[in-house]
Amino acid sequence: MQNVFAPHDHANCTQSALTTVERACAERGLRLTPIRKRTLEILLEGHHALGAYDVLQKLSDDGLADKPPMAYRALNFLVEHGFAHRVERLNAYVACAHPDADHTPALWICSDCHKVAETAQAAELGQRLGQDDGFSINTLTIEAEGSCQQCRGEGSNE
Amino acid sequence: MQNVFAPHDHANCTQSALTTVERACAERGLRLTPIRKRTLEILLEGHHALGAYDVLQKLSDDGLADKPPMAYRALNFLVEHGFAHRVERLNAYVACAHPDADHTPALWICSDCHKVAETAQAAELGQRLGQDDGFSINTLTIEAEGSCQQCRGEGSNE
DNA sequence: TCTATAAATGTTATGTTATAACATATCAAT
DNA sequence: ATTGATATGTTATAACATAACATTTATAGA
Repeated sequence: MQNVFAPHDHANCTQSALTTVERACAERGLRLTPIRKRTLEILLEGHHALGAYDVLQKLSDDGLADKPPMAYRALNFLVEHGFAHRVERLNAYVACAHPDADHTPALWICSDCHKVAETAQAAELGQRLGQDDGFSINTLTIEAEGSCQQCRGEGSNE
Repeated sequence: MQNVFAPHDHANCTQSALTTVERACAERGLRLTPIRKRTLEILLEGHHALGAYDVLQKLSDDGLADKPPMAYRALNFLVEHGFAHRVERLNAYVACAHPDADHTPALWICSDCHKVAETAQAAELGQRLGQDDGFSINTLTIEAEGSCQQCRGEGSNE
């Protein structure tokens, strides 16, 4: 787990994710248009999951988009290419913590600080679970809600 | 996996689930009211996930309920007590395949026949995933979307 | 049996999340 | 420049979910 719950240099964390995504887009011929890039930046502002309408509000503040489909398209683009994840339990979206790797993430939702972390080792595990029964997995969702170490240790963590 | 994808005696499957739930309610002092019981029966009709409004339509056909909160309350009751599961990826609900055991299910959603199966061995696995990082799990969601053996073998499976 | 109180249901209204469908604009390759 | 693909702009509505409050029903204790 890149421990997003713990204190860290978030400016660096944001910048490196952004750079990685920019490079990935260049390599794969994807267009990181202003709406898409800003949407990613918005998600990167914190390690919190944001609803599509939260994102839309911010895009609207910036004069970039003001109707639901615009936000959903940008979010879907990011999710499709692994630059963000959809949190099914929250109907919300979170920036990917390591957008360079092809991965099936497990998401860790702290119900105290509301940050969302991710781990990457989930895929093989799903395969193991399903293979006995001949189920062929296309996509796997693993999401845990609970409390992070920081929130249990301290009073809270934001 | 109680393999709900494979052909099976569904009348028996339904009846035994219903009986188990009735007994569990009696034991735990829960009231399986007409709306709740009918909601469970509706979910048990097939191994498909139904949206709250699908359930509501059927309850309405039976003259039992005709407004969204009624369906949601019945579904929430069933989910709370482990008699049904919410499928987060589908915003839908499925009857529990073995409502007697306390379990964290993994759900298997076949995108061909749309049936949803479940396995029960998911909890420990989540604990293992999280423990390295000190994350304390309250609830765990594991859902796989893919294709079941039956659908891959035959043309389709319903 | 009455009654209080808790649980469940009934009802209105609205909030929240998401997409279909179609028009227009921009990009990128020839 | 033309064209075809991609992205954005726009309207309208579909789909999912709950807050808040009124009424009814069940149940346990006096």
